[in-house]
Amino acid sequence: MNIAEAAATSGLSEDTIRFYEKSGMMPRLLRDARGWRAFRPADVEWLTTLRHLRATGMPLADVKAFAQSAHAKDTDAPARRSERYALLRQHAETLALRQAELDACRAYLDHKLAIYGRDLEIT
Amino acid sequence: MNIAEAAATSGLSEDTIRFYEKSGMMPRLLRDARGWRAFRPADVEWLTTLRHLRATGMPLADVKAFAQSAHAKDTDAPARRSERYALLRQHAETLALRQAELDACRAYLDHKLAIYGRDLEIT
DNA sequence: ATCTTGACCTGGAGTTGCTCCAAGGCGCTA
DNA sequence: TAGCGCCTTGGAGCAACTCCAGGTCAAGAT
Repeated sequence: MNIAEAAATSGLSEDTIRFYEKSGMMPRLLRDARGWRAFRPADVEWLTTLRHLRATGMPLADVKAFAQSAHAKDTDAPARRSERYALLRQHAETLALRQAELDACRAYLDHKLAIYGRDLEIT
Repeated sequence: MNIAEAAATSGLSEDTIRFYEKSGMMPRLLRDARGWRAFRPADVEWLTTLRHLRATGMPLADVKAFAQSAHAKDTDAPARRSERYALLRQHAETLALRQAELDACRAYLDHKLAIYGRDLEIT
């Protein structure tokens, strides 16, 4: 699978994929005879995971740590697993806070909108 | 009210407030005899609105447009009001999409977490 | 056989929205 | 009159992309 398909499937842009690889978040990515990136299904799944982590605001540094743990030789060792589990759990907590904040801001904006809507109707 | 108090009350940092003023999003801000910014209650309220708009991801360019409409001489003209209403409504729609996306990503992460949690328990 | 097309490559510059810092001014207290 | 604390401005630095110029290479068209 080439980078265009990988981008379409994972939902990331080609540039972002190149950037992630450069930053060490796409380990063991193969190249074909021409030097083009060759994406296997597992690579595309991994990209999708990266997209979800980023979309929910995990900083690149943490994503990188997660990637390196998932890609280490002893990736299945309990220590590695619980390392990743801890990263995900902490992120889930941060995300919950973020969502609560968003809800509060949306309530504020909805309130403002209601006022504008009312005034415009009268006018 | 000085910038430190304005920052504490609005929830923005002093640097961000200076940046917003420099960018034209804090019109009619007074200075005292020493040249220090003098924030009136309405200014701090405005800063809070800015914070909510930014916290929910409205691009600075749109916030700027909103600010300039809210600060125009004919700010109360129906055209101005509906201009701001349109900006807010469009933003609310974008925000709803964003929140739906966040929910989907969180579901994905929760699923991953559940798998990790299960495996770690067994091990 | 050569030319064009098109997908990919790399390295580097540009963008957004802050965030931090250096250098300096002003008024108050000791 | 020196130090302290708060303020000023201008500019550099940062995260996370995003865009672009210039180049390669295989395949199809002429």
